[in-house]
Amino acid sequence: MSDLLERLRERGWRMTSQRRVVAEVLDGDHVHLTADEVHALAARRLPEISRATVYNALGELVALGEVAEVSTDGRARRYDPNAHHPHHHLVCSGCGTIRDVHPAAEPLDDLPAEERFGFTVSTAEVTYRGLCPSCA
Amino acid sequence: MSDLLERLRERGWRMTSQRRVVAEVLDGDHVHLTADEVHALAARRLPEISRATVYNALGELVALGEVAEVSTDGRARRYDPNAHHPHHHLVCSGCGTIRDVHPAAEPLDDLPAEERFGFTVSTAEVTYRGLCPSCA
DNA sequence: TTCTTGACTTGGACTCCGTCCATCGTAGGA
DNA sequence: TCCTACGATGGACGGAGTCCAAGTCAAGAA
Repeated sequence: MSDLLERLRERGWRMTSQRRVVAEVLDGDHVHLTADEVHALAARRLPEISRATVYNALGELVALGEVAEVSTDGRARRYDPNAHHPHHHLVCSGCGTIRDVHPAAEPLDDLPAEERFGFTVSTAEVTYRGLCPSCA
Repeated sequence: MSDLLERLRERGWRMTSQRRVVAEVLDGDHVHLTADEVHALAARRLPEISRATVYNALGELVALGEVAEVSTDGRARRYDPNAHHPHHHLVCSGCGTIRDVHPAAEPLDDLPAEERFGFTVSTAEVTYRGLCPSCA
């Protein structure tokens, strides 16, 4: 899945060292990082990178559809590089851990027309909440 | 539905003028208010009420299960007095309007055991996103 | 009714998350 | 190689929420 950089370049995303590092951090196996965590990891390779730049890059990756924004708790938003594989989230109410899950059904199908109030409904995100084994 | 106050009293919730006003604001037909909006409405009847008190009261109502916390956008949390009627939310990506919806299926049933990672899963919230008629 | 006390309220300081902006730097085309 | 428009910087700023010490009061006891 390390062709993220390639895809971005093909799409005309001007490649700077800062943007490259941010994309590489997200493209690793880390999951659901906050902007601050991305900044910390990016700064290990590029110590002068600024917070504003990280926020800019993240916002653009979200706009490009390469990264999904997740806000499960009203605190810091988290960034999910798994945007090309539709999935939902299971959140531990104790420690905040997030896991990706793949339910059997597509919830969009369960919203009858008379419940749509004329909206053009395009996505449905499900957040499952509970306690993880260590918090239970 | 105006027996919220009664229920709270029965459950031993110490009733102060501030708490009463907060509960009354939520018990009205207003929906999905932010803490600041609750504070503004409460202040119309009790001008001296402080923000900290509103936050405290909201937090307790949530803990008591009388009000649900909703965070659909990573901005301000919203408070939903309709906690006794299970439902989900339809959010307009344009203007942020929120509507309550009642899908046909229960998403919790769609999460197979092997996707639960040992979690004790207790709730599932669905957020449908799209454009409302005026924003489309 | 009055007293008492522990729980509640207050407001200001503080933290955290995110945005804005003027200035500087540089990627990539000519 | 040179130009220039686009990106990066960092510090100021704003909104949302929390914390705390001091003052106030609801409600049970007498």
